[in-house]
Amino acid sequence: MSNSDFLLQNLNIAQRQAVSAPLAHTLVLAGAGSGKTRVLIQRMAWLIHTERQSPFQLLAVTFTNKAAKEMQRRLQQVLNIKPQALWVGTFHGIAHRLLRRHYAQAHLPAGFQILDNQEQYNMVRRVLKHTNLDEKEWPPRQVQSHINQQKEGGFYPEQVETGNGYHSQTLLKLYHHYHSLCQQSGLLDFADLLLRAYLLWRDNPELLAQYQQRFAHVLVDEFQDINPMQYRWLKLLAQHNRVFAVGDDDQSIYGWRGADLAHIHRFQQDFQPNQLVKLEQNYRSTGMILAAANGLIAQNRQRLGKNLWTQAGEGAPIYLYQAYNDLDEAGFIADKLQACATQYGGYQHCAVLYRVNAQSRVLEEALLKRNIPYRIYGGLRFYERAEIKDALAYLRLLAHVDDDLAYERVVNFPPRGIGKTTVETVRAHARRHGCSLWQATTALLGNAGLSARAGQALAKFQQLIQNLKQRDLTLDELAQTVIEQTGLIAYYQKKRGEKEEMRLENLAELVRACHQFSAQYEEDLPLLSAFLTHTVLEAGEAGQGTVQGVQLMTLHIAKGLEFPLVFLCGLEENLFPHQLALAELNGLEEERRLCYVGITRAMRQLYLSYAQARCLHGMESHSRPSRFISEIPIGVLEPVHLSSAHQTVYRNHNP
DNA sequence: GTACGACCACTTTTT
DNA sequence: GTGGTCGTAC
Repeated sequence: MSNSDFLLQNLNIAQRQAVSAPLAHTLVLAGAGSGKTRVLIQRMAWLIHTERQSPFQLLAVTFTNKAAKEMQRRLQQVLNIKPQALWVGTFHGIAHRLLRRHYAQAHLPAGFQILDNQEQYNMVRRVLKHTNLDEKEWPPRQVQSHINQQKEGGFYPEQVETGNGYHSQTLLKLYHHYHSLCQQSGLLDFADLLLRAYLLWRDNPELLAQYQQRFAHVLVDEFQDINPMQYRWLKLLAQHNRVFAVGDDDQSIYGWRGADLAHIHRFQQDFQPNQLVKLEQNYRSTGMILAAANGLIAQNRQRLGKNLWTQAGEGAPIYLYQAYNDLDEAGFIADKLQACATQYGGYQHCAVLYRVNAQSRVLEEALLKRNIPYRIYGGLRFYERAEIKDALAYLRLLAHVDDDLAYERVVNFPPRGIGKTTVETVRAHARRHGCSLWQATTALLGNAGLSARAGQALAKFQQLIQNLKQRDLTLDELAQTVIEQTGLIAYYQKKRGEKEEMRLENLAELVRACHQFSAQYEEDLPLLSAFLTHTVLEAGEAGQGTVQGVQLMTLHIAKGLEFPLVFLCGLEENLFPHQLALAELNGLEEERRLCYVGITRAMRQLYLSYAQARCLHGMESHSRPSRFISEIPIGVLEPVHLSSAHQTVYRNHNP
């Protein structure tokens, strides 16, 4: 058997066509459960083994770290190459790698750090305070998303074309201010990573040529999620090389954060792909489930057109439960789970999916009452916890003292007698002289512009940071020293509550994480800087790791996963489709795709449910069944009728 | 510096 | 119903 045959074995015709496509731009439309990742991996193997391309010539881009890791794992399995040898990563991860390598050409300080969402938000609020604007009138979230939109469109403040209106002028002023603060502190937000990496190439043609030559093949996963800047970056890189793009227009559910379906269409125009391959054979779900999914998604107008089919049987119908209220719905789901989870391989193979996180509470209570183990996804992740952020802020200050955000966070935490007035004096000085808070501190301490007590406290803080900076320690020793010397540990020990115990435990975990990180670290970037980047760019999953139970999550989180038994609940107008989404352009179609994603998660059995009444925002509200229910073909859905005795139980529960 | 009560707003979330 | 922010009182 030749090399090529081996690689095409066990693939269907469409999959083979994709894997063995000629060396040219290729677009693969891969339906849910159609073996998308497999095709990507096999394609890379094909390029290396059959087309004799060097692994170094491949660049594989994903959107999430999870997808990138999975790809690396499977590549290692199939190709038996060290994962480090391959450029596989997220758009942001790769952009970051480029910027670190060529920081000077990108006009960045060597030790630049990255802001996560939360910190970007804090930065925006700081800017609003500086400019004396009211948060009510200028909601930080909106300002933040405006800034991100500008960056995604490729505009730094200097390039923004603004109207004469007060509103747009103010937004521009805020953006300017935000941008200069970030520059001063050596901070990049997520959108910056992409924009800077793009500008780096655009403005340095020799460098671009080098990378264009190197990456003869670029493979992109989840192409439907690409945002404008990512697309431009890709287009710049791929002028002469080949792009193998894989995606599913029907699973585009991130429009609200800049992803634009139009890029799939633009790809067809700009790149003129040699082949358009559709993977429509589904290996995951029953015929009934696919019929529901196909019927629903057929209602969308903006489609490239795809129809999933399966060789598996029809399977059971999809059951629809009309609940009296949200408690009834949760009770029904919990009862069903208790009765038949074993049939589907146990609780951990069952999932309950919902539109908004708020729906999880009632479900959680119902499961708790029956002692059914469960795991809720979403919520605070490890590196986002307050105590971890505090410790990291100290570390960031050690890496780069001019980091104003880090300074503000810890200057008086734990409390050390540096009050609002003192900090305000420092801020005012910094603003006046256009310097960082740290520099302002040094200046103020030199010229005695502070009260004796304030000066002492501030000097002590400066001493603390300087002492820590001078230590020559390993990363985990440094972390340990920081949480001890800064008083973080003492602060929580003093309180002695259950929460504080947890926080102390988390801080200890941080030290362990530092240890682990240094052990596997191989690159040339300074260790501390690399670790700090890691905490932002590859922040791990939310805790509660070991629980093996029913999986509760939003539809967005469920994308890419599959479960034998799925409950999709809260199918009510204004909840799903969500009221706020309906107000947006193309909002309904995106909601419908979200529903499509939900349905196609189910392998063997799917339950849909809705409640006639539910508590939302603390108020009981009545609602009509979602339009999506009526868009599912007749003959696929079967209503669930419970004995009246059973229903009474829930009715009496919530008068 | 902290503790408590009033007030408000409120999709989705990865990088 | 919850969680975050702000002002006030100790």
